[in-house]
Amino acid sequence: MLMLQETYKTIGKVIEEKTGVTDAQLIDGGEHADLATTIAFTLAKQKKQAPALIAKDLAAELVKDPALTGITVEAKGPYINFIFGAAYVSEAVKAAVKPGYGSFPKKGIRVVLEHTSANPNGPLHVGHIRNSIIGDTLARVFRKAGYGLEVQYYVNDMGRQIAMVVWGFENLDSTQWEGEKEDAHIARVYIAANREIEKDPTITQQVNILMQLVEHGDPATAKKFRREVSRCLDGFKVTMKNLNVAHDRFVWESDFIRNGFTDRIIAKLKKLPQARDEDTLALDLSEFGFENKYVIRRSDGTSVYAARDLAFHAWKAANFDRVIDVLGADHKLIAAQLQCTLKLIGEKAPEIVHFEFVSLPEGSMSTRTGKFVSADDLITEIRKRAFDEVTIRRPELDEETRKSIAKSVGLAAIRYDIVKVTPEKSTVFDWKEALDFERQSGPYIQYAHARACSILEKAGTFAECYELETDQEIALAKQIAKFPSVIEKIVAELHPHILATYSRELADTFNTFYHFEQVLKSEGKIRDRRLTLVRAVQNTLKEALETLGIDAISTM
RNA sequence: GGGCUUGUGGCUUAGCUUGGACAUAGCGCCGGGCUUCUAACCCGGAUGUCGGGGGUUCGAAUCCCCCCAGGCCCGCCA
Repeated sequence: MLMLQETYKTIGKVIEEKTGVTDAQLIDGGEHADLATTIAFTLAKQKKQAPALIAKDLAAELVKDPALTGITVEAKGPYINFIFGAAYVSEAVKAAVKPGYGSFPKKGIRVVLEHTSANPNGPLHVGHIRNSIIGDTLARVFRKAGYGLEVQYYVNDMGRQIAMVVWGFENLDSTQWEGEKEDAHIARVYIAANREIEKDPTITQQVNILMQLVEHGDPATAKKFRREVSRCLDGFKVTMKNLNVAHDRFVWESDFIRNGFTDRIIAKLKKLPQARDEDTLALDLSEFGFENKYVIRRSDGTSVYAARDLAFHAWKAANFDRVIDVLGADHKLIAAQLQCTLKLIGEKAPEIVHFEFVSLPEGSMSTRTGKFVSADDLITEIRKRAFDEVTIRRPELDEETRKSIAKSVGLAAIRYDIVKVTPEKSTVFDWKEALDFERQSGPYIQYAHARACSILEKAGTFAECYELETDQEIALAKQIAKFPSVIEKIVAELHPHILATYSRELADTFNTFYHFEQVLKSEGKIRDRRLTLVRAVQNTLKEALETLGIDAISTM
């Protein structure tokens, strides 16, 4: 299954045996080799010999080692290169043609992953869906890696924003327009309420009263809050379904007041030496480098967001082996305070994936002022653009088929475009780039997959053959072999963009192979082994695309 | 003011955690390739002080220090 890692370990072990150095200093050999070691530089100092000479001698030793049979070992200057042989390549192809390639056995580890969790005061915009897509891709990777996973959406249903929405519904003209989506309707009322409050700041008092009523569990007010939040979430669910993003459970913030978890955690926090129980209850975390007090309970006795969040995370920590949150970079400070506090009370702290902001060319997005590009608008536009493109390329297909392809292509373009960038980079949303289906795009990878499908369909039955010969064949097989280690790396580093890069490189390698090697027109064993390789790459691309949440369509 | 983070060809971007062989790719630009398995493709070319300056090292885009620029955060909001 994990040949790459096994080979890596074997080489490392043999080098240690021969040199006594524990770190074999293995690096990616790039175009020179599959792996290489730079250990000669280190040994040069000890032995007071030239690195190249040491490399030559050590390589001569390594060649003789039976553990490295089938691996070509050669010194090139100070480097020792390792090139994997036929056995490695054929094993890789054999593994990759099997359904579910890249999946790991069930680990029995329970993980809870929270993502999106946007405030329900307006539609998801292109910033929110960066969270959704990073989160959903991670979820798919974790499932593939064999973890038991529950994906949660934390519903902030007690916030000031929601109180503003409820106030707007009670005091402003708020009839839903014909055909208006629920979340867009909520946003319209929210934006209007904000305008009113700017004109008349005394409205703040009325909003405060609503918030207090909810905190104290007033049934009528709670019902109003719940109704609007639910409607907004219904809108979110439509958007997320269009993005192929799913949650297993929606967890409501207010439940942590009702079930007493928040009171319980406050009682626990009170006993900490860092607690300052004056008119407010706050923690002094200055010994951990946090300057400001971490307020848990207001002077009027009500809880703040932080308290509910602590209760929520303590609950997750108690029920899962690993807790992961996907959060915007604006949450970095409060998330660090949360982690610190959970450790103080002996609970496991969440691992957090922070992603930087998405802004518009004219500045940052804001639901409050209505300055945002909604995910729904993006989806509509991209499907239109994809439909036009499909119609140009495949005019012979009926409209239903073209629509279906356009839907998949649009989804691929959006998801890939967002996931391909490392989370720690802030980005500017650009319509032109979002609507581009060329290289370094989701559709490009889908196209490579469809191409492989087309060849396989025309080929009919063939006998699988795993002995590859040409440089192009071997390069492709070696790229295919890396897939499982990519899954493992993402689980370790929580960086889903690695999968985007890998998938694109695999598609590149396949396209190059495609243009230099005939498949269907070759004959006999050559045809069999190339078809086997095409099946392997098709299956790997399919698994990679599906892990990216993109449809692996067979024609486009 | 303090903290976090980013800065790689005209634009976008990988590599940085674990330092090594000519820095990854795309867009755009120049030149080629469809009677041949899907041209949403492929091949070749030009374009780089890896923000700037110091340091560590045989070796730095990668590690350390300082500086500059952008983003984010610093509430009895969520």
